[in-house]
Amino acid sequence: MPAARKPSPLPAHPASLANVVDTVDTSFLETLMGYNARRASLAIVEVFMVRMAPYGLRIVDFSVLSLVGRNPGITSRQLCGTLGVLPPNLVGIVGQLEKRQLLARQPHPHDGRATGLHLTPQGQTLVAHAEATAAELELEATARLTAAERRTLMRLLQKIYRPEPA
Amino acid sequence: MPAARKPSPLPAHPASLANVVDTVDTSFLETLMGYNARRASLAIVEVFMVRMAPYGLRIVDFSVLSLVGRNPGITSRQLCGTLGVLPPNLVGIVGQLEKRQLLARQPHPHDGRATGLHLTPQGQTLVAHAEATAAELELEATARLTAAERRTLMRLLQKIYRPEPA
DNA sequence: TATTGTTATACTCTATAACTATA
DNA sequence: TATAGTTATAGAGTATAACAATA
Repeated sequence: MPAARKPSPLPAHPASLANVVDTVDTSFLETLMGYNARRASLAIVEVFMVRMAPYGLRIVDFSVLSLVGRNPGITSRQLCGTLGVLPPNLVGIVGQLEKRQLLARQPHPHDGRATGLHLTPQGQTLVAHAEATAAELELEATARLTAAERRTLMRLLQKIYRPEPA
Repeated sequence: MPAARKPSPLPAHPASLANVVDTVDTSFLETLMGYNARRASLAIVEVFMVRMAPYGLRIVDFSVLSLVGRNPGITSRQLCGTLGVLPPNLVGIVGQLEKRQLLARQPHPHDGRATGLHLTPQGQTLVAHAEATAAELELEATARLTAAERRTLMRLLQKIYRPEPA
């Protein structure tokens, strides 16, 4: 059966009657973009968590390491702004990764308040493998999509969350 | 600038150098479907929460009321299965909605262990307004999409999270 | 005066164990 | 024995307030 476009009509049964539900009708919720986006997001996130577990990385850990790898010297504030994590909550995340010797802090060249973050050699190795796994996992989690559909989906999703392009 | 398809190459700078990041490069994360789906989902959810606040409904409350409205007599277990909420966590949700007299419990006709849930007249009125608001909000949150793009996006998202159709 | 990084803490959400009543 | 609903509780994630050091 293809995706229902229209929700079922509201049931005519009075609320006082004792009804039994055979199969749950979710057709209305399925007309909502938020419902579909959330369900799809959770489905991918689930696969992501499983595949990152062997590296001992949660999604936020992966995101931090990947961003530090591609932005050597990035500050905690910049990470917070990019990932939507509040500063007090990033402290522990960075602290753990530092304790695992995956990243290191270095004094910021121009700003004595800030600290620049860099990957250690171990961090570089780990993030390279983790990013390769993430790229593989992409295809796995969207296995029912063609390459063209994948590109289309990516573009439409970005149209939702990205600010109006200049 | 259009959506970047390819991530930037890894920086050549050694990790021991003190670098400064001007603008954060997120191009790799943006190649990941999970990242895009999560960002888009959060963007919509944010609007959803704001627009549901006047009704005193969180997203899960809205989902429960909408499902009960379209599935009179639905049980807690069925709600849990549909929404991915664990039974102990649904107790408080249903309890609050019952206390607000938006829904009522009735004995299940065939199963003495179960309880059928029904909307009260107040619940029916509230959910009708909330669903109308949700439908409006859909267009608001996806304002940069055409109607055709919205249908395409919906279909592709469902292709990700829905089990293989029979 | 504003900002970076931090501590302490509170609140919400999610998860687990165990109980009761019924099937 | 298994299931529906419930209680109590633990854990993760997310939020606010306040502080020291630096701009």
